[in-house]
Amino acid sequence: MPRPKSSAKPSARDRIMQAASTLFYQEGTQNVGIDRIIAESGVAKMSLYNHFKSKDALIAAWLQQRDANWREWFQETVEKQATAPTERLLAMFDALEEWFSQPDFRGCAFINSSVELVDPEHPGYQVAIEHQQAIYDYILQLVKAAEIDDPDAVAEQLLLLLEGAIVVAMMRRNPAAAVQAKAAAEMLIRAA
Amino acid sequence: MPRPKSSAKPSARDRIMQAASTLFYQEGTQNVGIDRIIAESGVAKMSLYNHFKSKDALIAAWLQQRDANWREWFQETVEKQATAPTERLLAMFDALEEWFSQPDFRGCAFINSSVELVDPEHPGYQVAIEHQQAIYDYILQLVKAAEIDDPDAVAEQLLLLLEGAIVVAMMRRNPAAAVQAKAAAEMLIRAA
DNA sequence: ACAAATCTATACAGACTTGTCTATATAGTA
DNA sequence: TACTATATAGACAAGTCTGTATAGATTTGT
Repeated sequence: MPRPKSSAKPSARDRIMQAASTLFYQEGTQNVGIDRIIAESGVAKMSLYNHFKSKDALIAAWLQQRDANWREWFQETVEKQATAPTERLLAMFDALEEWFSQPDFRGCAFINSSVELVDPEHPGYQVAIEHQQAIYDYILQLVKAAEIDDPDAVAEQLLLLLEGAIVVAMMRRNPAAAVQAKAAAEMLIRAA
Repeated sequence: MPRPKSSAKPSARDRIMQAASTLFYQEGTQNVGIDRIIAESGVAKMSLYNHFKSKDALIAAWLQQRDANWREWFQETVEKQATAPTERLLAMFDALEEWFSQPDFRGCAFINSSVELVDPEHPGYQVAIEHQQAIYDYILQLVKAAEIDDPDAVAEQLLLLLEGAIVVAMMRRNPAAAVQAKAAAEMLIRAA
């Protein structure tokens, strides 16, 4: 009789991803070595290299998973708070504030990775670019639904406020940037 | 008869700072080793450790110098382009675009360093925070001179646009973000 | 010209890095 | 029960990193 999956020990791959996720986000991909990850996940080194062909591949896999998780969380948080497109655009910044307030918040993993992984050819770098593009696409979709003039320009401007708020909140370790970003967004949306 | 200073070989310290400056900015402090810096500057390793007590101290010295240089360049560029405070606020984003267009642009050294130097106690981290604060102070000064209502809020919002533009321009390797940041800033200033 | 400070070159310690290799153990399946 | 896939433990290679030690050369100020 097999143990039910709910109480089963997570697979080695899952434990690796779990450990890599917190360590990479918290301390940066370049400041965390393979040894830290296998120690934290309680996995043998060969298990890691059986599941991921290199550290760079693990970084890319982590970013891919985080991209999916983060965007799902973001969109759900926005969409459960408001239904009208204009309200949803503003709700984005409430979601940001909620994110910034988490004690382990350390900025955007994709901005951070694009800083650390200097090489644009790094597979993780590509994921970071696509992540930003996906956020832009989501904003653009909401802006169009709100029937705002010059949607591309407004979507870009809202993206700048969003990214700026992330950076400022990270450096100051203070979530208040989201409030001013929201105020600015409100102005821009009303004016348009 | 001493050689005129203009043709004199720069001091070891200057050559170290010069090499560290380009390497740290271009590839990140954590991706550049001491050996690269001494090779590039043509200096002996002991000379480096005579002038700087550690790599971390060199990083801090680099950031301090860059902070001074960058802010001087930024303010001069803004102030030679316009005299009225409102115009100067907008000229900030023209300066940004000029900066983003440089072929070796790789984002803000202070954002990048605050990502790489995880530890807030790192001397370089403090410099990064103070740099951002100094930019905020400069914006605030212009906003107040322009007699805009609620100057703290508006200055903060402009800071968010500025930082957001830097991040987006860096990741996309495209200076166009400055144009939209300027358009958004114009809206915010007019509305206030 | 002499003495003090600075710079160079190189070797080295000790720790850390990623990735490989080997050998053993533990599952699930036919 | 036997086979197969996966996991474990740990040693190891080959290279990197920062920082120190040593000894000789070169500038510099007086």
